[in-house]
Parts: sequence; structure tokens; C-alpha cells
Amino acid sequence: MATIEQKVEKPRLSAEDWALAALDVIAEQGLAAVAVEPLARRLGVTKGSFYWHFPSREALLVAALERWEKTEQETVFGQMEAVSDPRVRLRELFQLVAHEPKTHIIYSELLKALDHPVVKPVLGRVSLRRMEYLTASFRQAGLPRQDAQNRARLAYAAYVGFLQLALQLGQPRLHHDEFEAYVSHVASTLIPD
Amino acid sequence: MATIEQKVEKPRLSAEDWALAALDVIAEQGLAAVAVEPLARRLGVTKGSFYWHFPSREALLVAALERWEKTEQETVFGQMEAVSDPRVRLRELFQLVAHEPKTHIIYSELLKALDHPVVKPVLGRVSLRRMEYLTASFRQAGLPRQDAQNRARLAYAAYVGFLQLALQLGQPRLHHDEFEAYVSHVASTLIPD
DNA sequence: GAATTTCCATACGGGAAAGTATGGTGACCG
DNA sequence: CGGTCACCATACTTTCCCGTATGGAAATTC
Repeated sequence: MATIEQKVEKPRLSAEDWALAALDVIAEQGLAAVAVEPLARRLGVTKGSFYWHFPSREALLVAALERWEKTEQETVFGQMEAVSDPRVRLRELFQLVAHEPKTHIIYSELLKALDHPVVKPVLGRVSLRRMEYLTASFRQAGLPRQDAQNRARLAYAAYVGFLQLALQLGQPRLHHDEFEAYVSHVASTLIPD
Repeated sequence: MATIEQKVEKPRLSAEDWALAALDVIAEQGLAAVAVEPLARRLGVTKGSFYWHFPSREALLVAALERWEKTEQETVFGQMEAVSDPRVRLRELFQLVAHEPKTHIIYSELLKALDHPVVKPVLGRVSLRRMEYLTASFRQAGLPRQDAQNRARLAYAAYVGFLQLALQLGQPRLHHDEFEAYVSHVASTLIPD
């Protein structure tokens, strides 16, 4: 009686599927957890599949990070570029962490895996871009060059530290209102009048 | 002719030696690199020695972290307790990172290994203690309770982020003068007049 | 100085994961 | 409809580490 294909539909994966799955694992359990066989199990196949799409585990990591760096530029900068007031911009930055956490969680996990030679240059580029963007924003807000640079370092360090403390350690455990209050405090502390 | 004991003297290790060696490895290569056999090679013995002193790898980690937490309290708080002015205190905090980096490097590495169940409670305690200390300092400096708490969160996040960015990523790569200028900027930005 | 304790070496088994080799199955192509 | 290609399974080898079992040597104690 022609039962509908109840099967979860034969995967038939592409290289991109593997890269996306790798990013999921990074976000959930960190880069060290990206192993070929567990990933294959997760996708319902065996590693025979993997080694058809990629020559090695490293190649997968490279592809995954490359993809992440690309979407990171669109996600983060795409949402901030529009805003011209650095006051609003910094607030947006922190709000993004709460509202679109995936990218930032991955950033945080990659930060924990800086020993890996594949990760370092990627995070170097991303961090530098963001920091320069912040520096320009603070300059634009009226700070002299040196102050703008140091303020950008401070702000970005606060961002990174918050990722580690709040997302990883779960400390401080802020509720919605408290988080809003904290963001306001950060904004009024770091942004010149 | 009675040659002096040129041999590097037979080790004869104690449990503490293993814990200290583990902390060295954590500082150099992270917690994941703490493996029994490599550690044994490093100490010039075999793992037959290790399993006499410890029942398992986990037990070593517990002992090492316990020891670190103890010396951390003395090193960090011992140097800051004396100072009553929070202005000077925050500056001391950042200065300590540059002058006595070992403890903070370990803290940074442990932060990257928060997934591990042994690490989390230790870092939870240490971070909480430090944050409460900072909060009290900011209160003492005249900030109302909520502001003091948020300012402490901000300051500590900046500390953590700086550890990740500067020590791990090597970005920004600050020289002595630049570092001093940065610390001054942080102090004047975060500390109320 | 004989016995016990302390510390360590050697040898073994097992698990987890990276790669390799090779064969199989479906889809699509002529 | 026979063949090629894309995708995957199976089986195997190697490496690295954890943990166990056991015996030996040096130091300590009686």
C-alpha cells in the first residue's frame, strides 16, 4: 500500500553539509570534539563518506572556518554597518551576543582553540577587523587617536571576557533585565559623552 | 678519582612534583596536554611511577588545581589586600598580569578548558571571589550597589578578555610603554573620580 | 643485615580516532 | 540497457593514551 517514504531520507551529503555539521559541533562542544567518526555517526553515515569529500580532518576545519569567517562578516558587520552612531553601535554589539548567539559562541570556542595552527590566523583577522572598526567608531565619536585605540581594546576585551564568563562559565548568570542594565552600564561607561 | 655526581640526580618524585609539572604543562600547552605518559617522559620516569602516586589522571588534575587555587589566593589577593585605594588596586591587577604572568596564564588556560567537570567549580570559586572583591572595591570607591556590581563585571570581563587576546592571540601586541598607557586608560575609564 | 616500605620499570590489554584500501549501490547518461 | 560516476560501507592498520599487573631496586626500619 505504497507507504510513504518514512525513512529519514537517504542523506546524500555534500562537502558543505560536513562543514556546517562541524560548525555545529564546534558551537556545542568545541573544536576538539570535531572528530571524523563521531561526526559521521551524527550524520548517519560512516567515515567512508567523509574521506570522499575531504582529504583529511584539517581540510574540514579549514573549510568550516572559512565558511564561518564569511558569514561572520555578513552577520556582524552587516547589522552594524548601518548604524552610524557609535553609541548605538556598541549597544548593538552586545545585544547581538544575546540575540544571535551562534556566531559568538563559535568565536568563543575558537578562542579556546587558539593553539591550533588553523584557527589562529582566522581569529587574528576577525579580531583585528572588529577592533579596527571599533577604533574608527570611537574616533568618530570624538576620541583622540590613542584614546580611541585604547578604548577599543578595552571594549573588545570586555566583549571577549563576557563571552568566556557568561557563556562558558555561566557566571554572572544574568536574567533579561539584569543583562539590559549591564549593557546600559557598559555603554555609558565606555562611550564618551 | 671520585667524579662528582654528574648524573642529573635520580629523581625520586613525590606527588607534589607531579602536580607542579602538571601545572607547568597547563601553562605551556593547556590542560588537554596533561597526559600521563608525556608527563612521565618529561620527568624522566615512566608511568609506573605516576600510578603509584595517583590512582588516575583525574586525581592528578584535582591535586594540581587544588594547589593552584591555593597559591592563587596568596599571590593575587596577597598583593592586593594591602592596597586600600581601588584606583591603585585595579592598576595592580593589570600590572600583575605582566609581572607575575604564570598564575594568570594558568587561569587563562583553565578558562579554555571549562568543559572539563573538574575545572568548572574551581574557576567558579576563583572568579566569584575576585569579582566580589572588585565589587566591594567599587562600592568603597563610592559607586552605588548596582553600578558597583556592573562595573566589577565590566572590569573583570576586560581582564579576562585581555588575557585571551594578548596572551593567547598575541593581539594587540603591546610593548612596555603602550601597555602602561593602556592600563592608565583602563584605570581612568573604569574608576570613578 | 634481614625485612619491609617506597618508588619505579616493564609488559600487557583496551579504547578511540586518523587514515587507507577496496568494493558496493544507486542515479544519471548515453 | 550497459556503463560511468558520485557517494558510501566495510575492513584494516597505526598511533596515542589510559589503566592494570607484577616484579625489581633502593632506602628505611627493626
